[in-house]
Amino acid sequence: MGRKTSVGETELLQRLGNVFRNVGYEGATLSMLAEAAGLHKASLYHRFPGGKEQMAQEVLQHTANWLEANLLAPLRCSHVSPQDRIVRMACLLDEFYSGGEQDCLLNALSMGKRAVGSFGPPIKCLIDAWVAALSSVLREAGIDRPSARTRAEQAMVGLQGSLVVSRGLGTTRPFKTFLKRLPEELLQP
Amino acid sequence: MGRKTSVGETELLQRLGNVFRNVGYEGATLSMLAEAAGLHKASLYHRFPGGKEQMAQEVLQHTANWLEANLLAPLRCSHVSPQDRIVRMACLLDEFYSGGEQDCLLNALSMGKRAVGSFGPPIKCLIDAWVAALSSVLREAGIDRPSARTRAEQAMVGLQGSLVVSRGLGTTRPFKTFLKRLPEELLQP
DNA sequence: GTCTATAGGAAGATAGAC
DNA sequence: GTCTATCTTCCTATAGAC
Repeated sequence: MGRKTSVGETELLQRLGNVFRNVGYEGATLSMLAEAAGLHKASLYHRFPGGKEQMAQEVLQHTANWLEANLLAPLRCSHVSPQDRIVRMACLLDEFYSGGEQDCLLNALSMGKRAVGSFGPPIKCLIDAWVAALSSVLREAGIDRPSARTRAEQAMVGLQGSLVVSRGLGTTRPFKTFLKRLPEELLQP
Repeated sequence: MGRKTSVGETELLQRLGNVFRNVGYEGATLSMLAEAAGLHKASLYHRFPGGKEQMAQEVLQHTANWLEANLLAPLRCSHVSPQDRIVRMACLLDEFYSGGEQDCLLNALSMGKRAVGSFGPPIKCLIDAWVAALSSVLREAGIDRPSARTRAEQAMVGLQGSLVVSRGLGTTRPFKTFLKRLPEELLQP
């Protein structure tokens, strides 16, 4: 079957990312990745000479870029109230994780043999950036520095945990509950 | 190299479980499992004719049994105050997850192709049992039924999330923070 | 840049001696 | 019950035509 319709860089990385998110790094085979990309294996190697590891690295980088542009930058938008920015973030998270049905790439890629060496640094970098941006908003809202940092980290904990429990229970309710409570948990006096 | 020293049932399942916890189901190879078990591959197949999937299933069942006996049963021990039982649970969790350095089997096995069909039901069962037991203690402490259930579920969220974030950041601090705050979060008025 | 075809190796699983 | 040796299948990766 021909798959001549070449696909854009962004779309390609998103499709590969979905595979890694759903089955993890080791669980993702080149056949699955090629299928998802709408390309054949050899074509993937043309774009990613480094093979599966390079694919995961670029997916991770692309996700970090998306996060910075679509989540973190709006979080710093100072002409909107901190409250509104946080509510806005919750909406974007809901969309990004498909209402809790999609797993998190960070969780998926932080397990396995190459997790620590290859994916560890970019993953840590991404979490740190997120926590820093969120913490900054909370300080704008009048929360002291240590509390802001702790709460931002707890938001990451709630996000990751609610996704894990949602998958484990087979319902998105934990994720939905987390999102609903997020603003008040962060901004409580 | 000879590995004649046969190992007990419990010890064997614990060793296999550690492999699955650290690298997930797809990431765990029979070579790794055999190495961890102190046996050769063919010997593992003698004990587990169903192969890797049966190993994971039995590890899951064994973990559920351990959880029931060592965490859930003490949680129901009515001659100890609810507060003390929850503090006790936090101590046991700290030990079970090696202070946050060990990942959770549930998270590890709930990702991948066979996750939903094979491991999904026992995983859901295990989480449900945990939430039910914890919820029950909270009701004893005077918390109404809906709140008790929600808080118990949030404890699971915090547990899973703090383990994910701890691994992602390369520090056990999120897990430690979670354990420290667990009792007051659960028992707040 | 994408394809067909295939090399090379590792993974899961089995046979049969001891 | 454990071992050595082997089978088959699948996966990663490459070669080369178009």
